[in-house]
Amino acid sequence: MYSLKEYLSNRLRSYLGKENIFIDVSRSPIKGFDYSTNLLHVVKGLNENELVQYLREDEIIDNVEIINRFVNIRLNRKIVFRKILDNFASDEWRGYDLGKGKKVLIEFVSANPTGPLNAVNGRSATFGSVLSNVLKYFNYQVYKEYYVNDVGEQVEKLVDSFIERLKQVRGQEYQIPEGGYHGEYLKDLAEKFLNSSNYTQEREKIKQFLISYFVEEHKNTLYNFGVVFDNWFKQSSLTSLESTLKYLSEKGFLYEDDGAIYFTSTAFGDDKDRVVKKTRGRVDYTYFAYDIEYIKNKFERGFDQIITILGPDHHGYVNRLMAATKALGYSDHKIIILQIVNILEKDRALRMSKRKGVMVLLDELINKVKPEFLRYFFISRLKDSPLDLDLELINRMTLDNPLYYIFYVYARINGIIRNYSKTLPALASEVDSDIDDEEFGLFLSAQEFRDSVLSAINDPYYLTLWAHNFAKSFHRFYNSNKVICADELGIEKEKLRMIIILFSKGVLERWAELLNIELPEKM
RNA sequence: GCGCCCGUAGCUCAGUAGGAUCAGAGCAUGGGAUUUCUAAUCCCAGGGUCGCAGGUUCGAGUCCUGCCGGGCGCGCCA
Repeated sequence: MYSLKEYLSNRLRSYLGKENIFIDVSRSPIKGFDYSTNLLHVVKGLNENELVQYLREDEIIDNVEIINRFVNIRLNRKIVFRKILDNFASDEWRGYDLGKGKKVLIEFVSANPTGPLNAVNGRSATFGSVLSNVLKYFNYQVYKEYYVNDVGEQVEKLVDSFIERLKQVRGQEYQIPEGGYHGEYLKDLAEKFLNSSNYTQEREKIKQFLISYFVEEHKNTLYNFGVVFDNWFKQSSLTSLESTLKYLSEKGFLYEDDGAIYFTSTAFGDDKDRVVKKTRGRVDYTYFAYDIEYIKNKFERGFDQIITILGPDHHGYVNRLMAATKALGYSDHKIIILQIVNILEKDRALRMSKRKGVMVLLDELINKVKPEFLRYFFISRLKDSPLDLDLELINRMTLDNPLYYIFYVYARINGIIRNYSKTLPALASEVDSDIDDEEFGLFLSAQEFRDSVLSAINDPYYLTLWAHNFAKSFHRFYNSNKVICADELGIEKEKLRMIIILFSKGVLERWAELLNIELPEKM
């Protein structure tokens, strides 16, 4: 049994004899019932009595009643309790095999090595790493990759700008080129470079220095942020670009116009054909040409599915990437667009631009706020919603943070355990006590963690939503019920509550693992 | 002009394939709760014609069309 919702919708699916129909099962608003489904609204012409009879035959179901054409289900608390806990205790919760070992390459962040990472990169880093953990939970083999754009016009402009900065620190006339990188960080770096043993005037060597410098910096920043990649893939290591283009040409997907070579992405739903080979500039091929090759490279490395996470400024890129994927004969490419992160300073939006040097660095934020708070914050919005990052609020975040609400649950649980003088009961042990509404409510809420992991495949946001709801259930329960209550309510009641507490602890720990967050035993 | 995203309470946002307490949460404001496992908590109260107008449906915050407002993109840059 994966979760109660999943179990019930599977039962209904098999009743209908349809595998792929979506059946909504959610908490019932009717007192005395736990879950309900809108099945009768969705599927016409069902025999109600037969359906009710069918459900009642299930041992985990105690009662079924149709109210307002909603099928309300009351669970058998003891049996459900037993099943879920046995499942959890035997670690079968690891065994929901959606992925079946499928190999997935997930690419995210992939910021250009032309400057430090900024606050906005944090959203993508968090989203990608948590999604990776979620996919691993479902037995996908996940490989996290960071694409380093070390080829192209932008890198050349970086070198141009840096060379001007070198002139500046040597006291010569200088002029940052138009469209170049104006950030002060290049001046600081130029000074360091000038005084180092690596110093050279050779353009190619300067370029290599800059790229490796920024790649290292990105790695360090992300490491401090709590995000680690399996591989850093350099664009310059894509060597069979020409043969890939030849392949596309043979398929009839390329044509020449005005000296440039175009890819027929409109044949695959894009609104424009895209240039792959240029007639001007210092680089022969466009970034997009390398992208085509990169997609091919990913699949040729044996991945069954690739996932690409892009920022909002790349949404126009989705069609052409999918076009390339199809033209190459592949299809399992999921492209996820995250919405913008607005940096607010005194109610004013800061416009970030790496080239102009206006930035809020991820490093600066990490210095002010613990990385796990930041990461929680970055996925506490749906991916399609813009995220406002208020710099004044961020200073308060240490004291006034939703994560504390969840931490406090864990601290309270551990407090109970410390105060519990008996041997802790095993989750699988028999309990001879009725389970009342509040106890069962907390239990259900904890158990719904698994539904949130399932939803997190679409958006890790649902993990933070669950945690908040669960924490609320917990604090409410804690406030009106004592767990250590043998003297007042008897030893069996205490044991029951203790088991729910231990289950909650275990579930919370799994949650924290997915988010790479460390829970405090004391606060 | 075209494309994508957004428009829900004073503020920040949920509402994940249309459903019955879906009109919600947090923050902020006001009032209550600790001889009790940590009050970083809990409970109660005010406050919104879900941007506007049509449409589909037994039923629309949710789907469709148009309009208004905001963001982002539209390069032989990435």
